[in-house]
Amino acid sequence: MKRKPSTEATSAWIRLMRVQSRVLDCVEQDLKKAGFPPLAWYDALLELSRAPSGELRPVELERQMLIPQYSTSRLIDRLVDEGLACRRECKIDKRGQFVEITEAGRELQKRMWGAYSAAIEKYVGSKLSDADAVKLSGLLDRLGCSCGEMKLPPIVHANETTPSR
Amino acid sequence: MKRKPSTEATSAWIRLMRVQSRVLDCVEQDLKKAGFPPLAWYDALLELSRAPSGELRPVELERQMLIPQYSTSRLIDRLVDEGLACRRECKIDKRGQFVEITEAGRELQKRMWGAYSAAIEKYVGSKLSDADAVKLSGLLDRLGCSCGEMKLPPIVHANETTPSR
DNA sequence: GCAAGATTGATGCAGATGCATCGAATGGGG
DNA sequence: CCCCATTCGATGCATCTGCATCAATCTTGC
Repeated sequence: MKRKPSTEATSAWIRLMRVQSRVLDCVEQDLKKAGFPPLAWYDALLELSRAPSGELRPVELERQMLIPQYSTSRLIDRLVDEGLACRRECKIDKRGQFVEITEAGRELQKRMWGAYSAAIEKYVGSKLSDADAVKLSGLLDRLGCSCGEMKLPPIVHANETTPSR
Repeated sequence: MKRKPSTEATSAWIRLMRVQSRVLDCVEQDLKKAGFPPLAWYDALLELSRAPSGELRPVELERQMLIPQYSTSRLIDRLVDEGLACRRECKIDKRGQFVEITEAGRELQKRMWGAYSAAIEKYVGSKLSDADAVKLSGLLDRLGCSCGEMKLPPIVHANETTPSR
């Protein structure tokens, strides 16, 4: 039952780790150079903007983003500090609250998407044919599911192309 | 010249990010539960153990591991504190030094490989056929090269199978 | 209706990271 | 030979993360 990892699996693992950290670095760097906040902010803003009335419970945001609870809590603090979101009381559960994206938040999200999508194109799109991108997605999906209980949110993560304006 | 990213590229990007962070989390968690230090320590110990006489210049370690200089510096501090490595003077360049792995370091590296390889098998090997692992590696490689100047070190990163003992 | 347990979100603290900068040493012109 | 640009490695500081824990509230079982 206890197999040793194939060299192929090990090599795939190593590449997965190295390539994503490298590519992520490049993308974050581009965004930062363009004067934008970290990608996590974008992710949060996007989730909020896609929510029914632009608001989510922190606990939902947390589950969407797959980050720890305290991390969500502090991310929200920062968004609120910057006026990108605001806290709203939650009448049906007084432990909780809602976080609502502001107009400034929506705007920033859209502006970031411009730089973000350009970076994705630069570091991913231009290196892979559509067909290969699909293959890659498929292979990755198989890894993703069920490390414990994985919940890949619906799929779309980015706006449709060119959302600003 | 300025294309918008294909949905395929975007979707591949999202999966790459989410899957690796998820899988990495799982692996790190397993290691931590087994009482081992973070993976970065393993990487450093492995690089050192594979070096000619078990020693490297910090700057080489830094380039192998693709982490920032100050990060290397502090990682070495911790390894030295734990007796896993020691600093040696560098006679040919007095700015620098050598870092040499100790016997304890080599041992830890081998013990970690046991847990590490098991985790890789659990989270990667068991989900992917060898053939698919090869395909995945190939696709990832295409992404890796030349975000700036990528240097994927030679390939092997892990010991040959079952190195401990 | 109530006590026990679970869930939500915040926070104090220790340790880690990013950034800028520093001092020391090297190496290359002129 | 000397100066200057560059490389090597360390570190002060602000920020960020992980962990444990807290108080408040909700839910469940009785």
